[in-house]
Amino acid sequence: MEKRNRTKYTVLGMLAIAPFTGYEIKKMIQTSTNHFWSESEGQIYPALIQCVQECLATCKEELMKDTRRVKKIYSITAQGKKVLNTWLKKEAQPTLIRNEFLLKLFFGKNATDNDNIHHLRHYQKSLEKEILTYEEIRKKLTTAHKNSPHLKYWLIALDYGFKVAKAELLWCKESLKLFN
Amino acid sequence: MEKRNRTKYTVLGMLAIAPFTGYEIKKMIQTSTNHFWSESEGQIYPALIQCVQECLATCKEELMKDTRRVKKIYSITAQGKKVLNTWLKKEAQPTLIRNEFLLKLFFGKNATDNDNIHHLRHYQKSLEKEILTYEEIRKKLTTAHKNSPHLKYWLIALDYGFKVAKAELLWCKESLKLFN
DNA sequence: GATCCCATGTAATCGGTTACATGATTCC
DNA sequence: GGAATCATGTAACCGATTACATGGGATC
Repeated sequence: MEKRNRTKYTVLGMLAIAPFTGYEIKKMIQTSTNHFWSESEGQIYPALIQCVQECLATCKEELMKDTRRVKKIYSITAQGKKVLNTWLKKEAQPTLIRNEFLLKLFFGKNATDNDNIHHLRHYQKSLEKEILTYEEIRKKLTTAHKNSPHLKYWLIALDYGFKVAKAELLWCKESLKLFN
Repeated sequence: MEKRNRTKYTVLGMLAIAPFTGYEIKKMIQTSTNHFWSESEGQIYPALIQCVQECLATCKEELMKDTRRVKKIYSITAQGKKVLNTWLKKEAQPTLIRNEFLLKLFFGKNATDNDNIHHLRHYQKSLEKEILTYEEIRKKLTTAHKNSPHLKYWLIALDYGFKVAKAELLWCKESLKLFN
């Protein structure tokens, strides 16, 4: 069985955009891919070290003049780009979702409908927030990265989240009607 | 930090419908909750044993007359129902998704558009299959469990998958247009 | 003075998948 | 004879989260 250390590719993909520190990569993931892909610090920093060991990235320590602190800025190598590209070509693994909220609804007969309604309303609220976030991110991206060749792909991925959340929201509202 | 051994609750939820063997629970998960919740044998069997140890379920070995083989049929206890109900009342943990396909699209600038189109088409096909599966399951459920008090909740959860897949499909088609 | 943000990491733990093992039955 | 399904489990491994540790700077 083939291993799938996806964190490595996530990190390489980010470094293919521009050189970054581990902290910056973490922030980027949180604000741009979080709705379909997340990583924690406990994975990102080791993955960066691993990339350097495998010559997929280089690390340059830089002294910040203003703060007198050292940042580790990672850059992708030609070898790293090759590895990333090879991975990108391969068929994606099927998505495994674990939606605890839906599981609880599925077992809803064992709860009270008050509980079920409460869960639905809560989910609905989080969806409404999510949709607003997508709209904000879209605005920010289209202005801040107007000429970036990556923008097209980022917007497609963003739109996925947006459209799915909209569909979920509609489903939520219709499901709530069934409890009246 | 609170632990979340969700397999235990999944198993209890299934046993709250009717007594089952581990194998049957596995099958049920595969055919009914798989689009939002999956479990593997390696989790189900230990979880069943754990439930018996914690007095949340009982196990009855039954000899099948025809096959002369022993089945372990598990039933939920009153205590088990209580534990399940308590869990059902609690707020659900937010869903963490890891969609490798979207991650690859997000990094699409580093691949060729041929690769991106190929991934999109592949995803589209799997969505179309998925949608057909939902329609089949709906038919089976509504006839086989016509009078079950669980049916309402099952259909709500099923409809979630159906509506989300439909939205994903639309997004797929629109995204493909961007590559022409 | 406290809190938040920048910044980098490690260690413990656990959740979950995969692979392996076994064996009987049924269907082709 | 071989493949698929029923049926139950174990062990190894690893992927991932969480918590912990550290410390400077900025902001309120």
